[in-house]
Amino acid sequence: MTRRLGQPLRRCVDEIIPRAVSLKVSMKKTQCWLMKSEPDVYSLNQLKRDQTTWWSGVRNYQARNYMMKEMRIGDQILFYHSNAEPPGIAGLAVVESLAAPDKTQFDKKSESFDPQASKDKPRWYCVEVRFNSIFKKFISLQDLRDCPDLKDMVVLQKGSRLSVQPVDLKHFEIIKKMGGL
DNA sequence: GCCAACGTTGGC
DNA sequence: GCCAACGTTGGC
Repeated sequence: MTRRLGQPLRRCVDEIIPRAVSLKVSMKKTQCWLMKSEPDVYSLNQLKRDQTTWWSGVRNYQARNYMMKEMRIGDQILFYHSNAEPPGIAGLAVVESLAAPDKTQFDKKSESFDPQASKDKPRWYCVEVRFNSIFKKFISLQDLRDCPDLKDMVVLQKGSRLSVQPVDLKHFEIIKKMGGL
């Protein structure tokens, strides 16, 4: 079999190399994240009903970049209830799909509409997440603070308000245990 | 509802 | 590129 040179080869290389890179990333040890949602807006129970949802509405570049550039399918997620009484981690979810343009940025009726974004040049991306489980015991922010092993978590740092943030695997395992899983 | 800590915007 | 003003987040 002969392979024609030129475009097809280039296309072949362009397709295979990123895939290989992405595969390499996905074969690294599991990545973990904490994602905040206000339960009045979208709770873990709602995700349990929906099973999957696109994490739309994030309008912060650092949070977007984690979703867009680092999250891989199968990454674990701590589902955090913010602006709640009490605030804390309600359970687990998993990354279902790699980031895609956040549709709400194009929707004039959405609160997350962004007049500076266009379909040619989307500004905001989000991943799709899948429900995994609800903790047997809700882990409040105070519970997290009370655990010295968790003191380095981003969510516990002063002034931290990043709504999508990385979590160390060891912290993830501790919290999973605390939650009764 | 308060407000500290951030992030973004825009004039210069 | 600085930085003041403004808007937002989110615990309390």
